[in-house]
Amino acid sequence: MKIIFMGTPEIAVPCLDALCAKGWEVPLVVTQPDRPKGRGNQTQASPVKEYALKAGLEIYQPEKLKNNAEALEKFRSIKPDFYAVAAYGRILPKEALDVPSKAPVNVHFSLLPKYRGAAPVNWAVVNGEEITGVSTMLMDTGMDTGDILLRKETPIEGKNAAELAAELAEAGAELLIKTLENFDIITPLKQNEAEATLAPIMKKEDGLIDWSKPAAHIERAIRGFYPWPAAYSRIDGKMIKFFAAGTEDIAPKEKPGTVYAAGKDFFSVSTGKGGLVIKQAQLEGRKRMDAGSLLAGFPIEPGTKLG
RNA sequence: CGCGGGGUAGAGCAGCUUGGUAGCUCGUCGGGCUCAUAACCCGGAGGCCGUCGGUUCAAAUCCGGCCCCCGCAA
Repeated sequence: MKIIFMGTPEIAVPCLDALCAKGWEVPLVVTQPDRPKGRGNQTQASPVKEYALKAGLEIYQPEKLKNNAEALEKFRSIKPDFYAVAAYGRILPKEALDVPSKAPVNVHFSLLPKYRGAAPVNWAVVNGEEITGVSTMLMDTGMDTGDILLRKETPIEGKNAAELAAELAEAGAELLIKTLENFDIITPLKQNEAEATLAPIMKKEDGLIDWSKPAAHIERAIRGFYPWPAAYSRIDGKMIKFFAAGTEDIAPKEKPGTVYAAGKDFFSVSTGKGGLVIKQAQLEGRKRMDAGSLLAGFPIEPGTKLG
């Protein structure tokens, strides 16, 4: 079996790893070009590229695939049975999709047709879904619109996006293998357009907390936007990000966004409905820490306003 | 060379401008109070002040190199 793999972020790595572990031939790994990132604008290789380098796989990082004759020729010359695509971050043009002799297969980290798009894991948590999962599908030229092959559910419970992503990455890898192994006997299922929803790429400002929202909603944002962009607010003119919190079913008198209680190892903020008990946070310029540690060096008095 | 903040006791911070005695909250250990306690009171232990070098009689503090952490921007 000959497979061209396409993927970029961390969540895609277990899929590639599973293909290799299976002993299938992966003559080419396609991933997004190294981009300047982070402090100092150093260019950084994608996690998939890092893995491919270690595994000694051939790497290809085209800027674009549309109208890219070189890329098309490269794919055709390999004569792959499948593409295995996981969070590659690019739509493939029709002529590229036609290359594999069997099919271009995509692993998507939601239960399609829900949460099509770039950030399915995050939005599933933010929106308070109880169950999400992974799907494999035949790729078409739309964004996650192809016919579904297999799906597997995963409960969200209290997990944050990073924990859930790690689980789904493994589940996705398993499902990918199962899909390719049983490809000939799986019946593709059209997606129900009426049930389709979008999970658009997150922006920094998505994490800005609106304290007039219910505490439960904010708590989900803290988990769903973990670790980026993170649910954040301002305190005393400084950026503060929240990474873990609980909710309290009370009705504080204070206006939403006001600290109404501060103990030795927690502080609580009033919201539009109920209270938010902060357990882990990070103040601008400082490390992420539990609320107790934060309070030791940055006392927060009841009455302090956030936002 | 994108902009900026920071590395001081187990944790989190102050002190640095104006060099000269190591400070605060929490934790920890011992004692006390209490029916009792995560509460309160008293006492103690615990620091090569990130690292290397320079200036100085004297450096956590001033100067330079390096390592690491974080916010913004991308």
